[in-house]
This record gives sequence, structure tokens and C-alpha cells, in this order.
Amino acid sequence: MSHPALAVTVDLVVLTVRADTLSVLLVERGEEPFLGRWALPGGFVRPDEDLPAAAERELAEETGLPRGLVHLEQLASYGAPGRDPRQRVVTVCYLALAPDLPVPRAGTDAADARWFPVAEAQGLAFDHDHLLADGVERARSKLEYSPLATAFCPPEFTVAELRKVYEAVWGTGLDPRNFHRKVTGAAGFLDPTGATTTRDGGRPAALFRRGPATTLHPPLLR
Amino acid sequence: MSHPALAVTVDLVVLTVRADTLSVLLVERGEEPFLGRWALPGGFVRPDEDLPAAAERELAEETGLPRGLVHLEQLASYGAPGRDPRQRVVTVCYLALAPDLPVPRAGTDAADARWFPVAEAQGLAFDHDHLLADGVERARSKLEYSPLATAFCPPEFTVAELRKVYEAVWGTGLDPRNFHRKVTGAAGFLDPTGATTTRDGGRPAALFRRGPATTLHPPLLR
DNA sequence: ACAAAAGTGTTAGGAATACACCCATGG
DNA sequence: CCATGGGTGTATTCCTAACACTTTTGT
Repeated sequence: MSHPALAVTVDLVVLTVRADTLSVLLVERGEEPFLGRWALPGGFVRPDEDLPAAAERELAEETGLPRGLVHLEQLASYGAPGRDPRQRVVTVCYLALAPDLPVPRAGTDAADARWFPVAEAQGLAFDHDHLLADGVERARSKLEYSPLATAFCPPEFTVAELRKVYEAVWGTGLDPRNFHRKVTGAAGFLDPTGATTTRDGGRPAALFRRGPATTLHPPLLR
Repeated sequence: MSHPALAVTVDLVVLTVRADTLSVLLVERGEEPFLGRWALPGGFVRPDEDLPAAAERELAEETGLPRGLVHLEQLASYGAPGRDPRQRVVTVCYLALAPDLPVPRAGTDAADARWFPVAEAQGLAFDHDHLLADGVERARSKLEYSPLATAFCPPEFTVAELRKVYEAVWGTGLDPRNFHRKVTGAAGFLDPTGATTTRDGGRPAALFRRGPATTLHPPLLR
């Protein structure tokens, strides 16, 4: 059977929390179209490559972020004719959540790569404003009923650090005492390591790793 | 820039509730590969067609279901090499929810089209078992926090009919009295029409239309 | 009158909030 | 000893599940 052939790309909404602010990784385009404009990292899917593999490859190539520390999930696909001025392109967008890692290097096709507070990330190339908004909304809602907030934290973290993630992503303040009770009470959310830290001053805080749970019972509500 | 060209399709997980059973619309393939096997309806995206438009077109062509009554949302994309034995195909899968409409006609590429209880829909062509499972899981979870269950109902419906939708999709029993209070209490979920019906015997039940809400506060939990 | 389904009232138990209070460290 | 943040106890308030009860029809 005959069929039309289309170009397929993966794009990445890579989020982190830096300085108590939800931030997104953008690359400065080194090619036309949109040369010099900021955009989400991404690129073409190769002929024999599965979609998650393409997303992981682009994450490594364009951002230099280490694979193991980054949570990656599919967000949605976008294929409006005209979204790329060169040709018809369907993009499969992935959402990546990372801890606050050192500024990554620019990739092959990018002139520069930097973290931006999501509130300042506007006027992006293509329809990337739209993809970013969808990714932020997904992240916000998934914090409620999944243990995904731990993806923004280093492998070992304190309850207060986890709370700052929620406050940054949701843009709200949370009661530290009730938050502590909730997250330590949700089965499978946090695994105590037994160690403590005093990096924020005051009484030492217990350190946790992410637990085995995939959903939160009960959920944490905004 | 050079790039690989891939075939892109849309596939549809079309669900309804028939005889208190969650059911899926399948088509019998009239072509190779998988000739004679049951599959999800779907087809190639045209060169100048947006993805939602392709989904709506395939829904009309392959199932004959009327557009206005069917809720349509994107589910996910699947592109593993080898998922179509002919060539590399990336599919964008849509979830469609419909009221219990008369058995639709077979489409152009299909030998037959029928509703199957989802529990009996196994051994489908391609990776469609997987897409179906993902669609069912999405429908189950969206009933909790969105007013989507109304998409399974005709334009005017009773609280008991809505409850049967929840019971069929979740596979659980619900207390009719508490359910009534919850759904009529959730702001924007149901709009009373003022009319009543006695189609199930007993005291006449009030008729409702779906309200303007997009999320349920508070959610209905499984 | 009775059966059947719709819809309301009531109550007991459990979760969320607000906040008082205590704990463990550094300076 | 005091400041700082970590963590626990507790009372009040709200929500929910369970279920007794009333309403309105058809036969």
C-alpha cells in the first residue's frame, strides 16, 4: 500500500528546580529556521530507533545530562501542518525531570544551552511555547498523585528539600510540619537511609531515597 | 538538512458501555498484514492533515460513528521498529469515548466492525493489545477526576445511568445513594434539565446534561 | 397495597488543618 | 544561651461511608 512519508522528531521538555524556581533547559538554535532563537532540545528519529531511545539519545547529545538521574516519560505528539516552516514534521514530545545539575554543555546543533525559569521562557521557536506549557502542566498534576517530585532531587535528600520542590512547581507555600507527616506516612514514597545532614543549619535532617511506590496513597493535593 | 521519512498513522481506541460492560470497537482486517485478524481502527495521516483531524476522519470512515457525540483525546504514540512488519510506522493513538450507539458499519479497509467486551479483546493485530490496555487504563483513571463518564452517556441521562458507567468501567459496585449525592454536589458536573423519566421503573428519575466543568472537585475515587 | 427505583437525613469514623510544643545542632 | 530549622502531639473541622428512611411511580 502506498502512504505518505513524514519527518518524525522527538522534542524534550527538560525541567529542574534551581534556586527554588521551576526551570527549563533551552538550546539556542545554530541553524535555520529560527536561527538564534531559543528552543526545546530535540531532533529527528532515526530509521531503526524506538521513540524512547531517540528521546534518550537527544537528551545525551544535546544536553549532556547523565541518563540514570533523569526521569523520562512521553508527553504528547504534535503534527499541525506548518508547525515547521521547512516541511511537514510530526514531533513526539517527552517530559524529562532532573535534579539541579551543573549547567550542561551545548550540543551538536546548538549554539548554547541554558536553564531558564519557566516564567521567562517565552517566544520559543516552532510551537515550543505550547509544548512547554503542556509539559509544565503535566509535571504539576503528576506531583499530586505520583512520587515524581523525587526526580527533581538528588539520590539522597531531606524532607525540606522535597517540600521546596513542591513549593517551586506549584507556586504555593506548604506547612513544613504537615508536609513532613504526609510524605513520611505515604507508603513506599520515601526510604529512610538512617543518615542525617545539617546542610541547612538547625537540627540535623534525616536523609531519604525515593521508595518503590508508583502512585501516592493518599495523594498530596495542591 | 536531510532526515529520514517515516510513515505516520493514527489508531483509535473507541470505548463504550454496552449492557453494563466496557466494550471496544474492533475492525476485522481486510488486507495483509494480519488479514482476518481483529484490530483497532486507524489509518495513515495525510500530508496536509493535522493529527486530531486525521483521528476524526478515521473515526468517521472506519466506524461511521457521528462526530459530535464522541469524545476524542490523544493517548500516546508508539513507534517501535518492527511493530508493523511491512515498514517503519509511528502511530499516534487516540482514545474515543462514545455512548452506546447502534452497531457501526464496516469501513473501507475493514471486512467487519463490531463491539467487543474489553475482557474478550485479545490477540489483536500489531501491538494493539498494548494500545488497548493503555486506553482502558487512561479511561479508568480519568473517570476519577474529570467529568468524562458523561461521554459514555446519551445527551440526557439519569444519575443511575451515570453510575452504571462508573461501575462498568471500574468493575466495582457503588452505593447508589452516596453516588447520587456526590455527583449532584460536584460543581459543574451535571446540569439538571427539569425533565424526568421512568425508563427503569420505580420513581421517575431526574434527567441531566453534562455540565461545563472540566475537572471534578472533589474527585470521585475508586 | 406492593414492588421497585429515586432521592434525603443521620451518624460514626477517619483524614486534613492549624498550631503548640519539643528536639538537636551551630555559633 | 540563643537562633535555626527538624520533627511530634493534639484539638478542631471537614469529608466520607454506611445505612435507615421517605418519595414517587407502575402494576
